[in-house]
Order: sequence, then C-alpha cells, then structure tokens
Amino acid sequence: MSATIKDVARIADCSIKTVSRVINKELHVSEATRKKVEAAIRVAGYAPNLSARRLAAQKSSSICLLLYPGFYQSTSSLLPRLLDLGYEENYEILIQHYFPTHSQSKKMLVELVNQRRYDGFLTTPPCDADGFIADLLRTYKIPLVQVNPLNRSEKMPYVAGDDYQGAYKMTEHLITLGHRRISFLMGPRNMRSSFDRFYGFRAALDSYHVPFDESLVLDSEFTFDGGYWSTKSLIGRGDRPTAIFAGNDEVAMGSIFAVQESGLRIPDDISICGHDDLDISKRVYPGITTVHQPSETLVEQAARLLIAILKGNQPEQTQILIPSKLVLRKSTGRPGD
Amino acid sequence: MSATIKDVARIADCSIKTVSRVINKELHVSEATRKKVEAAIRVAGYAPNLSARRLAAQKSSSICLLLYPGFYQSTSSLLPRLLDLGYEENYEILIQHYFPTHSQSKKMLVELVNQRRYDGFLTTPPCDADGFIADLLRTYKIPLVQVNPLNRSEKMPYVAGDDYQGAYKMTEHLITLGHRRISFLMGPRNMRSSFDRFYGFRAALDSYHVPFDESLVLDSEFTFDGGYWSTKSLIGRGDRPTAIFAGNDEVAMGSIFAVQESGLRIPDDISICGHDDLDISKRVYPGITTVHQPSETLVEQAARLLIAILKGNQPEQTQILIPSKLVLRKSTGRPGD
DNA sequence: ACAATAAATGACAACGTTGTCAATGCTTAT
DNA sequence: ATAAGCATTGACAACGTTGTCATTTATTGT
Repeated sequence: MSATIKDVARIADCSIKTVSRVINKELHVSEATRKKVEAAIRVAGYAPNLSARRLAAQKSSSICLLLYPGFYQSTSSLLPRLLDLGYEENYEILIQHYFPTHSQSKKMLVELVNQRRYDGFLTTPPCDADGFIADLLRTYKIPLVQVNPLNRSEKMPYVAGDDYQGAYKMTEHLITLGHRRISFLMGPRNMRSSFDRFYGFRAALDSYHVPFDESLVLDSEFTFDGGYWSTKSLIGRGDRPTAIFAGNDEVAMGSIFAVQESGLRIPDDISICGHDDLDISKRVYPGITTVHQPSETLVEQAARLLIAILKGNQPEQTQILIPSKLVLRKSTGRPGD
Repeated sequence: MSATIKDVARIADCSIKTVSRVINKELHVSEATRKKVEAAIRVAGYAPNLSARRLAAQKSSSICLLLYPGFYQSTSSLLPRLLDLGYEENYEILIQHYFPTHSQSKKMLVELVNQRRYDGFLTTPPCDADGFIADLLRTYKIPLVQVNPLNRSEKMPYVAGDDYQGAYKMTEHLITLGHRRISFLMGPRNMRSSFDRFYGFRAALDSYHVPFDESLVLDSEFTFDGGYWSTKSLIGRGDRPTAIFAGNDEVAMGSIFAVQESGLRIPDDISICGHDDLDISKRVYPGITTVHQPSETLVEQAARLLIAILKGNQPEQTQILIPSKLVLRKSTGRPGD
C-alpha cells in the first residue's frame, strides 16, 4: 500500500492538517515546518490520493472535453498540449464523445454529469448544436467554455478562430493570383463559422470588385463526400470555375479527389484551397493551401480560460478570437497556366 | 446538491447498505426491496458519487490508455468504441501521452501512477519501446495489456493484429496482378510488426517463386517523410519497381505524394499499397489499397481483456491475434498498363 | 509589562461510499 | 415443535482527505 497523509504526519512529527496545508500551499505554515514536511513527503514517497481529495473537497478536479467523433481527425493533434496543461494545473482531462442528434447520447451525458461531477466542460463543434449542453450545465451550475461555438451568445465564454478574416485573406490570395471565377463550398447552415467564412469570402470579392456568382456557391456540409460531389458537378459544367474555396480541409480533400479522378491537374487546371490546416493537409498531393486554424492553441486557451474560471479568478476577457494565418502550399496557382 | 445514498435510503425506507447492494447488484436482496430501492433511486435522481465509491472500494475504476502523440491519427478513430465500453463497464478511460524516449515523460508517468492509481493500463506502440512501463507497473502490481506490442513476451497479455498474414495476403495480391519487382518499405527495426510484415512479404514471394531483391528493401521508419524519400530514390533508379509495398499507410501517403509529384501515375506507372487502413486512406487519391487492421477492435478487445483481468475473471486466452483483411482500392493495378 | 492581534498548529467532524459482522426473519429437516 | 441453516437486512467502522474551529505560540502596539 502507498503512504498516506498520516504516515507523512508521523514522520514529520506534526498533524495531518499541517501536511495538508503544505500540500495545498495554504497560508500559515512556518518555513521550518514546511521544509520538514516536504522532506517527510519525499521520504515516504507520498502522493495524495485523488479520490479522497475529491471527496473531501467536494470537487472532481476534472474537466470534460466533448468531442464529436466525426471530427476526431481535426482534434487528435490537440491532445498533447491539453494533457500537459492538465498535468501542470492538476486537472484531469477526460474525453467524452457526444452526438448532438442522438438522444441516447444526451441521456448518457446527463448520467455522466451526475456521476462524475466534472468541474467544468469544454465543447467543440458541433456538440453545441442545440442548446442542450448549455442548458444542462446551467442547471447544474457547471462552467462551460466553448471552442468555436456554433452560435455565440452574450455571456457564454468561448475561444474561436477568426473565420471571417481567414476566409477574407484566402480569397484575396486567390484573386491576387488572377482568379475571377471562384467557387465557394459552403459548410452546414447551422454553423456560424460556415457563414463567417462565406462573409469573409464575399467581402474580399467586393473589395476587389470581383462579381459574385451565386451559382458557384454549393452546400458541402464540411464532409469529404460533400466536397467530392460538389466538385464533380462543378467540373461537369461548361463554365467551370478556375478555383474552388472549400469550406474546410475535409471538403478540400473530397474536392481534390474528384479533380484528380477526372484527370484535371491541380493547380494547373484548377486551384483548390481549404480551411483548418489538418495534420494531413500537407500530406495530400499536392499539399493543400489552407487557412491555418491553430486548433491546439484554441483548445488550450479554452482550457486555460475554464481553469481560471474554476479557480475563481474571473478573467476580464471571456470571449476570445484567435487570428488565423494563410498557409500556402501547392494546390493553388495562377489560373490557366 | 445532488441526492446521496442516504436520501435514497430514506425514501425507500431501508438502510444505506441495502441501497448499496442494489446499486452494486450484490446478492441477498429480495425482489420487493430491489423494486422499492430502484424506484427511490429514480425519484431522487440519484447517481453514486464516484469519488466516494473509489475511496471506499480502494480502487479507481479507471484505466489509462497510453498513446504516442506522433501516431495519434491512427488511434483517434478508436476512441468512441473504447469510451462506450468504459461507460458500460463503469470504468473511466483516461488518455495520457507518452514519449518512450523522453525522460521527462517517464517522470510524469511515475507521478501519475502514484497519484491517480489507475487500476490498469493499456499501451499502444511505440510506448512500450523499452521495458520501462512494464517494469514500473510490475512493481506497482498494476495489470497491463499491450496493443500491438513491439515485443511479445511469454506472460504479458496483448492483443495484436496479424501482421504476417496481412502482409502475405497483400503481397499475394500484387503478385497475382502480375508484379515481379516489388519494393518493400520497412518500418523501424525495433518493432516486431516491421519484421512480421517483412517476413509475410518474403514468404509470399517465396511461395510464388518470385525472386527476392534485397536492394528493393528500404528503411522508412513508418513516417510520411520516410515513404517520401524512399520513393523518390526508387523512382530515380533505372530499374524502378512496378509496385511499392509501404510498411504502413503513413508511409504509403509519402510514397504516393512522391510519385504524383514526379508526374508518374498511380497505378498505371506504379502500384502502391500500405498497411493499417487509416481513416484518411480512402480519402487520398486514388484511394490506398491496404491491409485493414481493425484498430478499434484491437483496442476494444484489449480493454475487454484488461477489464476481465481487473474483475478477477482470469480469461483463458490472454494473448490474442486478430486477423486482418485486404481492402482493395485504386492505388494498385496491373503493371505496365 | 501587558493586552491585543496575528500566525501557526492541531483535534475532530465532515465528505459518500463499501466492507464487516451481527441481528433478524424465513425455510427446511428432524 | 425445534434446531439448523440460509437469505435478508442493518449498524457502524473504515477509506484518506479537507474544512471548521479551538488552541497554542509569536508579534505588535501601547
């Protein structure tokens, strides 16, 4: 059996409460005592028992990250930073998956909230599709920080990428290369980021006086298949665009697949760009030009924000927008080369 | 505050111990009492407090899954099944990352083991590169089940894919298509699966009396870059192979990238195949022919095995080999078409 | 020097479960 | 009818912490 706080107290010749004070860095411990206790801890090889701690302190020191399994690939790379943060701050980071459309999933979530008593929650899109999670957590008074919320609301803390600005810059890039007929593959209509990206796209067109052609905007649902089929239909048209701005990289991959399948060359015959900069975007030939959304940073910031809230230091900024930047690879080029 | 076992006991008009018995499905509870208690649980909206439970029962009911961040992409899709299993079996699944080469990482692991008291561990390659984890857990008497262990040892339980058989079948596929000059991009030399795949490859060559050319075996470390550079060098040679069997899909992607970059066509000029069947393998043009290694199943089985061990039902089979199967896509075809 | 205050320490009751063991009630065999 | 055995139930002490409050000891102000 491992050492307990009592063992340490015995070795250091003091009460268990004093040991507890040292462990928790509380006030009112003399320097001498602290040293003595710290030595005793080392001697005993003591580490506090989490369960006991949680029970006594009436909190779980754990944070739940809600992920949508369909989007895992975009979120897998962000785990290391998050886990490190948890380790430093002494929070346990738990991952749960959640299907917003699945009533089974909702039931499960309620049970988890009840049983595990997470101190706080982090959501990633599209887990916050309906207001279910927000409502549930409000009744339990459990803090929630949203990463890239589908909808931003007045008081709800979030950390989000600047979709508008990223899409604007990307469109600017395409226009500067000489493209005039640019197709936009739109994301789901229930996500704010779909629209923000679209508005950024529109704004750039307007700034450069490039006429907007409604028929070049296609719904693609942020999925590979969406990108694939939209692109197939675009390619079949007589007046096909010279560039395709895919709503995200997943869509861009579908798009690239369709183009390559048709025998057209990227970027010679058609330029393709995406958004998000997934791990794989650089590995797909010819390398996807995309907007780098620093998802590791996004989630890390969100976790920091949540932890700050949990610790009671109300941060002044609870709604944070993180700028994105362009990553130029080989999937875009001058038209008609 | 949420309801406690006392509230339930009061409502059901019995002792807390009886409620506890119902919750834990223990013996010696009359049908009538059980019904009564179950109703009370529903009325109170009661869910047992995990921390208290763990403290009293002297176990954490949690399992730690050790992941190597560099390989996340291959492991991200396996989370859903694992989390579901944890939910059903009332185990919490925690993910931690681990760099076998990083001493910092080892220190962290020791602390985690001490503090969190996970009941059991699951490792994925290459976390078990040295014997560190196994040794550590042995001293703490914490059960460990390995997924695709780098090295198999007599008594250590594991669940692994059948690399030999998968590679054999894949090679057979290439030979049947008519390939005779097949390059093999080998994985790291410290991983058993690298060799098993190689031996499967060799065995198939021998069965079909295809001469083995040592110069076509290149080290590629299971990385994109490894595949990329190996393939570049192969393409540059006068006697380039008609097919490349990449050690895994990550390598295959690097290989495909290099081939496409050179202007050669897949599979017309060269066939490429991989191993593992990552999420993305079907999304990369022209779709990677690969050996499907059911990693979700692997990890799930490993977790089941671990849970069985934790629950004390010593399973008869503790070393499990799962067969793989071929997935034919468009990256392989007849040579010289 | 003495009271008033603050710092340091400890005793003991929570926290919400499970484990142990004794007590009760109900069968069954004689 | 009675003892023996088993199923059912409950009282109460763990589990290893933190929180509360009382107590002791040091520091400050007069």
